[in-house]
Amino acid sequence: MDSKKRKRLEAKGWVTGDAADLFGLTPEEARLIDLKLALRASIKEERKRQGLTQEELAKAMGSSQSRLAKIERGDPSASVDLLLKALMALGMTNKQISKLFT
Amino acid sequence: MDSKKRKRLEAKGWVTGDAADLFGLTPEEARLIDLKLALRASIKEERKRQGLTQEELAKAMGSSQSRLAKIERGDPSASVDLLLKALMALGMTNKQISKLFT
DNA sequence: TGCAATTATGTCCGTTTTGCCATATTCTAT
DNA sequence: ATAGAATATGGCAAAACGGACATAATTGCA
Repeated sequence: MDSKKRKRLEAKGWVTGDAADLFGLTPEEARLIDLKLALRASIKEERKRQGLTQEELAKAMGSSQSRLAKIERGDPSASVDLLLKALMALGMTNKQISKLFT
Repeated sequence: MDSKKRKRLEAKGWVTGDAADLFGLTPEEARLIDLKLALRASIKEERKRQGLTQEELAKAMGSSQSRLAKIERGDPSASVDLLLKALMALGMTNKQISKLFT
C-alpha cells in the first residue's frame, strides 16, 4: 500500500536528497524519511570513524555486508528498527541516538 | 530467525515488564525492546491526554483500531516505524520524541 | 442493571523487510 | 597497472509486519 509512494520516491531519487520537497506524502511519512536519512548518515559516518568495514559492523549487528551497504546507500527498504540496531551495534548511547532526531 | 526469540519473549510476557531481565537477547535487542516500551507508553498516555479514542488516532495515522490496540498493549509485532508514526500523528515534535529515547 | 462506547484478541493474507548468496564495481596501495 | 580489499547491486526465499474484519471483553454512565 505504500509501494506506489515508494516507487515515486525512488523515481525521485530521494535517497540522495531531502524529503521535504517531495509531494504525495503525508507529513508523517516525510518526517520519517528525513529521520531515516539522518540515521543512515550517522551510521556511515560513525562506522568509518571507528575504522570498521561494512562486513564487521554487519556481523556485529547480526546482518550482512550487502544489507548494510544498502542501508548506507539509502535503500528505502530499511526499517528504523534496523537502523537503530546498527547505531546500537556501533556503541552509540541512547542519548547520542536521541540527538539524531532533533 | 527472530521468531524463536520472540516466542520466548511472549512466553515471558515481556509486554508488561522490563526487557533488561530477559535472557537470550543481544544487548541491542534488549535496548530496542526497552525503547519500544517507552514509545508505546507515551502513545497511550498522550492519546488519552488529548481525549482521543483508539479509532480516531488510528484513522489519523492511517491504521486501524485493532492495530493501535495491539501497539498500546505491547504486541511485539509493531515496528518502531509504526510507533513513530503514531507519535507524529499525535502531533509530537522531533524534540519531544527524542526525549523518549533517553 | 443495562446499554453504548471503547478497547482487546484472534485470524487472515497481501506486502514489506531482511539475511544471504553471487557477482559486479570501486577503491587502495604497491 | 594490477592484485586484493572494500563496497555496491540484483535477486530470492523466508520471516516479519500491518490493515482489515469479526468478535469478545471491558468500561462508563444514566
